[in-house]
Amino acid sequence: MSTAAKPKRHPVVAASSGVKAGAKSGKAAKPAKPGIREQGAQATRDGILRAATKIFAKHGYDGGSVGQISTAAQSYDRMIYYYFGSKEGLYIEVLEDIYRRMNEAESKLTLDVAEPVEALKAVIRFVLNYYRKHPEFITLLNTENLHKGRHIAKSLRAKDYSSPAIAVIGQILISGTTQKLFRADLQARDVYLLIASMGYFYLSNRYTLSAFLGENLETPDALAHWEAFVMDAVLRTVTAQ
Amino acid sequence: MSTAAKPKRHPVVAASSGVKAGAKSGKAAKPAKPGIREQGAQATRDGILRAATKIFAKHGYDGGSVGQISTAAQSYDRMIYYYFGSKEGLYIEVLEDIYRRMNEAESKLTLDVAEPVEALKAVIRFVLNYYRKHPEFITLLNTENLHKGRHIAKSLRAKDYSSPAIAVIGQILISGTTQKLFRADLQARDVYLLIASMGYFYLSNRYTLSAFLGENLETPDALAHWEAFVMDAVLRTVTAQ
Amino acid sequence: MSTAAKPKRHPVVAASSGVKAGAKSGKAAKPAKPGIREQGAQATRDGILRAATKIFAKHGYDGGSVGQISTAAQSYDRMIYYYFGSKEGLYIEVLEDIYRRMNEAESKLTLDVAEPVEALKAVIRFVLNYYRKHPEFITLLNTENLHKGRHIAKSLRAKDYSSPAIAVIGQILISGTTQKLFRADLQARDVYLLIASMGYFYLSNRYTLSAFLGENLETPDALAHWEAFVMDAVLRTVTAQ
Amino acid sequence: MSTAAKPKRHPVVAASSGVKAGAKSGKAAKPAKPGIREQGAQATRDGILRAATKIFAKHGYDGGSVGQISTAAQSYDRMIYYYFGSKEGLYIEVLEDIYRRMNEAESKLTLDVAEPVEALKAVIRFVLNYYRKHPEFITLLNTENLHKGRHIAKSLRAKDYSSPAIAVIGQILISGTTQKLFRADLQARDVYLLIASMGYFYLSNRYTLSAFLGENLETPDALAHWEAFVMDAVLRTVTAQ
DNA sequence: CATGAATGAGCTTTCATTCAT
DNA sequence: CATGAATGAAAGCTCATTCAT
Repeated sequence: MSTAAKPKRHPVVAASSGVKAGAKSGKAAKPAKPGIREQGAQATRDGILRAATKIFAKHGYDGGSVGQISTAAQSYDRMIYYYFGSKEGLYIEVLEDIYRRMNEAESKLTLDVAEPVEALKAVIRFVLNYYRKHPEFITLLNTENLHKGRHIAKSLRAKDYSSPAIAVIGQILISGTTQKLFRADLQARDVYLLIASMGYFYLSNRYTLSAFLGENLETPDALAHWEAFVMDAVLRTVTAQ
Repeated sequence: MSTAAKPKRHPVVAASSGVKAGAKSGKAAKPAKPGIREQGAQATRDGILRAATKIFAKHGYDGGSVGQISTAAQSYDRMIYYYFGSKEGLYIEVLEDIYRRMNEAESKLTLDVAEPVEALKAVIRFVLNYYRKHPEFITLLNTENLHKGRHIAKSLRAKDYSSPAIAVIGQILISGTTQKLFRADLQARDVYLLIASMGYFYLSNRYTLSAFLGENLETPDALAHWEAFVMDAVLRTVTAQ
Repeated sequence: MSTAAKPKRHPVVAASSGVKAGAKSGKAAKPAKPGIREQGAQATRDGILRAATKIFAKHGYDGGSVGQISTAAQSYDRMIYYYFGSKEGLYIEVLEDIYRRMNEAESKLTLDVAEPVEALKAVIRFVLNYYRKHPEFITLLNTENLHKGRHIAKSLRAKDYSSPAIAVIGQILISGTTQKLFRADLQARDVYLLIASMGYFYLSNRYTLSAFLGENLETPDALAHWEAFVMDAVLRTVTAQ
Repeated sequence: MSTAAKPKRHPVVAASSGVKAGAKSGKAAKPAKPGIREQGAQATRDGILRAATKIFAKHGYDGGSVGQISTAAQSYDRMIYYYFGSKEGLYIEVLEDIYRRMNEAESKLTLDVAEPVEALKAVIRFVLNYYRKHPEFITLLNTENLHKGRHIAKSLRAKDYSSPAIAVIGQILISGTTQKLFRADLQARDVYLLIASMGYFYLSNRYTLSAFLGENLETPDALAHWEAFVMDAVLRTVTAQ
């Protein structure tokens, strides 16, 4: 960011500063003053939350500043304290939000449990796709784990988000076992973690892995190959015999 | 905690660093003036690098400050710039250092390729164990991925660290295939990523997972269960039929 | 000493600055907390600008620190960034300010063009006097020239200050020429530069000249002698024959 | 300079730092180690003095750092203290040096006093030319005047430099007066100051003047025009009648 | 509700200088 | 003679946060 991220300037008093106020900043200057937008409170709050998700996902908790967020939200630092109490409070809400959104997405996942293999593949596809489409989910979770889950522990709402995905996998496993397709000695949780591991790690660590392996992991081919391998590994793990 | 649990560190650069390690326990506010020239340059440099590894692993790149590091190293901010040029330069050396150390550890792994199943199990045990014993490895890599590998890309030396583990897995796969135990259509890289995924994700995300799943993933039982599951999944994936 | 001799400053931007000026005498280490909101924003801004003019004039751009300025203004470093964006932004406004003030002073100069010799003498007296009364004007301009006009080039407002003095000299020259007193082949710009040269150089370099010539150039006698010589030289230059 | 002016790095200890030592510095790295140059002491001293002249002239006393100078001199900070005692001591020697060099140049000026008009023109040409060829003379003198001659006052040698130019002008004036060409009531000092004023001011303030007047003062035409005007003004000032 | 102003601690980095060989 | 290492103060600037309307 260097000097580009100038703090908001309030040239109200200035009078003499005129055109070249910042002397070297050429920032946005808030096209639409937030106070003028009639939507009011909820819109401001949502805008801040959205901006915060983006900034925290990009720079981490310490790397993202209140000023950056309020600028990105075209609002004011003060509003963050008004609505969220503190930087930490805002961050906690961001975490709750991404959990809630993932839960919602998982809830919408409908599949035919009677076809356990296809259903499992669908789950795998969903998980990998969700991580790919929501990189902020990954970086925010990494950031939270860097802090040893300190913030999520402070959230009262977080406990409400019991993964629907695990329940779904549980149903699939039962169906598969009943049909003698799957092993009977498996926990849905473990299968879920296997899928999540392979999806998450590959994407989360793609930058260091790319440097380490000397190949680009984000090409369509590479992604397709990995998805196939995940399906292969998961199915071989759950299949009977 | 990260590195706090096991301060045993490999004195990679110079044997002299052992001396400073002993003098370092009890991290008050610079009790003994470092100017007394305990060990000279190498000790100072090593001490800073060690402290930086700890601080960056604990607080991330942005969360860890130069002041924290120099204090932990019982040295001065100025020395960081003297030896490493900048905070970023120091961070890059920290990254190089953990890569080099992992490479070294992998190099020391000796196993009997003639027994591919046992050898693979040994690799899995090694990887999981390494991640468990070196939590700083995980958090530093996560931090670096948050920054999209920007720093490791600046390192010229990082390219030298091609994982010996992948080569070892390749030998194991060949041996297993020859013995008709393993499938022939597997890439060592994928098997390595499968193992790394399961080991890394479980530990890296243990705090959010614990909140999410409502159970402690770090108990000896939980860890043993997971290790068994990893072995099961990997072996089922590689085994023929 | 520069500005120390005559703290009388024009409260250009707002009349309110007079208040702060009184409160400013006795520059201890922030005796009265500025947070008590003496006068609000304009006073804070003005105070900083005034302090900056003083400090930059005394120590140059590099020699003057943000901390010195904020202390002298009985404010905080942070406020400088709040109102001026950066040290450089503040410096640019200081430059604009001294230019504007000189322009204003020149504008107020009223003289009888019908008496060109007397009018020219009045201009000379004014210029020499202005430099003598505003040593900060000289040191700030020298500092800016040391930086090759880098800062004034960034100011959009600086272009507005076209010297009224040159226009006045132009009128005097026309009047004098019409009366056959002055030569016809002169440019107002050159005459202006001649006057400015002699006034500026003598004062700007008075310290090294004093050491060099071995005499004090600032005694009333010396100053009077020099003013007479300037008048003599200018008039002999412009006079016909 | 920003981050480009990296402090000297001593990767002696490093061992691990290898190629990308500075991580983002691409500096010169001292082609020829100064210690290896057999010239030894005097050469080192001279190199530092020359580099210091350049750096102080460019950035002023506060703006120029010991590190910049030692780097430019391809030497070490420590050497500055070895040879000059302190930054200030070095600066004083720089001042003495430029005075001495100007004195030397003036001494070499030979002219035919019997032709006072031509001789005076030659002096003017010399002075203007000297300022134009030695911009460091101007900025260093300005810097010293900003500091109120504090440093030159500490110099014991500065007193030795009595301007030969003034003596020469004195002779010219006598010659001219004897020939009834020049006025008899003039001091050589004043004529010298007139010439110096016009030469010095024009060049010293060329950046702010250019912005102020809206024209480039450094074109050959502009310089020639000014030189002609200076000659005109000086000659009209000294000429009898 | 919104916002301008203020606050002090902290950040990374550079400074001139000295120590000890 | 030369130089690597150390040193602490201070630099410019940003931080999260609170005050007062």
